[in-house]
Amino acid sequence: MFTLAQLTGFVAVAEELHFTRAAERLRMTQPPLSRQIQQLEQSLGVSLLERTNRSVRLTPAGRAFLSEARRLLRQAEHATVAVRQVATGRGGRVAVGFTAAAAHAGLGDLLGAAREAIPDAEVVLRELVTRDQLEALAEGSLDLGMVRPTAIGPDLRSRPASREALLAAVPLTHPLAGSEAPLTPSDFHGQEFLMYSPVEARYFHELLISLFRAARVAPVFTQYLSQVHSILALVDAGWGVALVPESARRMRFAGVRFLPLELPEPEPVELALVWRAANDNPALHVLLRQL
Amino acid sequence: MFTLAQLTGFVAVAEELHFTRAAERLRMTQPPLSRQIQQLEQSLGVSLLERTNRSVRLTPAGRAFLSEARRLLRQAEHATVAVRQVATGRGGRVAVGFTAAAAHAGLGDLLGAAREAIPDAEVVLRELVTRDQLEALAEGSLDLGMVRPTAIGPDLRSRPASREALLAAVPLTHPLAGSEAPLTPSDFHGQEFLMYSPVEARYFHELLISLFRAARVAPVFTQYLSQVHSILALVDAGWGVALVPESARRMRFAGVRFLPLELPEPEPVELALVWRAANDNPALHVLLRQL
DNA sequence: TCCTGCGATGCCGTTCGGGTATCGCAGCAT
DNA sequence: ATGCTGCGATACCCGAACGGCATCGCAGGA
Repeated sequence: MFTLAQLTGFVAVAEELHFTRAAERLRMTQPPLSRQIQQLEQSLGVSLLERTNRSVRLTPAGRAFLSEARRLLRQAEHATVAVRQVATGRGGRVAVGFTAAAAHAGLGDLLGAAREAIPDAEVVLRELVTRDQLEALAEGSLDLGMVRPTAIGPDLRSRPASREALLAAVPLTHPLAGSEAPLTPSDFHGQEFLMYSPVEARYFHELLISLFRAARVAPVFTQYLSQVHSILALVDAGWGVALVPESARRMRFAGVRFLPLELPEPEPVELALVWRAANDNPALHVLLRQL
Repeated sequence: MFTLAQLTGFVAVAEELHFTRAAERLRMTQPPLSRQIQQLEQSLGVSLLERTNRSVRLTPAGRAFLSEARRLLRQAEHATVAVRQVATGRGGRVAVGFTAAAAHAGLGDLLGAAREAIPDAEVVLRELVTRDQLEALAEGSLDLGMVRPTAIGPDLRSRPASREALLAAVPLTHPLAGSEAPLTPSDFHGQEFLMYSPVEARYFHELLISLFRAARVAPVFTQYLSQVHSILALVDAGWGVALVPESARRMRFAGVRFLPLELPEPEPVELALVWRAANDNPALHVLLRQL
């Protein structure tokens, strides 16, 4: 097999059509360059240059090989640049997981930060529930997760990503819909309430439970649902009232009115970033530093 | 700059994730392989492998570089194969010129032969008049020309490519059109005859002139045209009779009858291959040997 | 605590790559 | 014809590099 040094030698000679000048360009003397070319030709089993001692010309094979050689050198160049980008985190790939809810809240910011911090890197997105994200993080198939705060293993690290407020979602036909002042938890006492599933939406379930308990309020839970949009669909259909994260406002339902809610903690809905402590992906750390 | 040998070393280690086994695969011992990788990493300024003395793992940069390295090696492989094909004439490129007339007669055979003899080569076709072909051949931008026999310079070589008969083309309404027996030149004496241009179709012009002179026959030349298809169009319109190469039979004109012609030389229309004697394109010579 | 497996390191002989000097050849001037 | 000149090839030399052997150092398992 030939070497890349032989290729650069060949390209130089092919461009200069003059061994001595080509050698100067390569900052070496002519004899070793001659031998480089001879060795290249020998390793290919093909004559690339036709030299009389007055002139140097490319053979057809040489012409064909010239473009191959240039391509190889360009690619070698590219490989070193690319690998340095990956090593410094400017390039490479970051696999980001997000929950369906995060798609509305923090994901946009995250992607914006990624474009800023690691513009040459590839960001691979995967929608996964929190549990699957934690699993994927542990096994290394995910670099960064966006999840609701939850207990995490010792080899994972996390950081708050964003907070947002809760809004009341009430049917337009509902008496509360006309309210001018912000609602309070006690407004929901005895109301038919669309609740989050304690299994699939544990975070919201527990958040609302503790919220109502603190306010000594007891709505009537008529349904248990896991997705915000299904809850809103039911509100729209007049099945009850609900509390949803502020980002749900973007979903437009004709029969739903969003009302502010007064709480001791104005932004109780948290979203966290999680990653594996031992993750050595440089792009991940550059991204985390940006966030 | 790294070397290709370092790349093969890296790929082997990355695949085995085990220096000693990788070294065996490369038929060398482990220490030089370790050093190869170290040098590669140093020349990239990037750590590619994370080794404890119990295990070897790829860093993210290493993972990125692995595919680059594989691609480079594959391409180097491809370059050697390709250049050998060019050198043996199986690959490469042959620029073939042809006259409009040759497109009907010999070009099909030529392309068939090329597919047979140099299947991996690229055949570039250019339609040019004979004079331009000779010029392009001399300056090296054409490898092979298909032209009517003509005087050629000393640095060109030629060889007959094909011969074909002349046919009489007469309007269906013409008295000769009913003839059962083959025509002879004397049938054209005094006839209104569509002649080839002495400038743009010199070959045919001179061929017919000498043919009529030998038969002591004098048609009446009503028009001078350069292209066979224009001549046939005029025959179709009843403007006169003509002599055309047999390959023109493929052009269908409703009002034209083709009749065989009896001549001392049954196939007087020649087509020649021309190339530059000094042309060193191997594919050209493989092709010429096939023809 | 010892053993073992494995990558790194030290050292050595050979090879190889680059340098200098020189050759050989063709075109050119005289 | 003859010598000059320019240029690629060749001969030879030296230092760096490469591969091999022996050995070290370290971590995990017995």
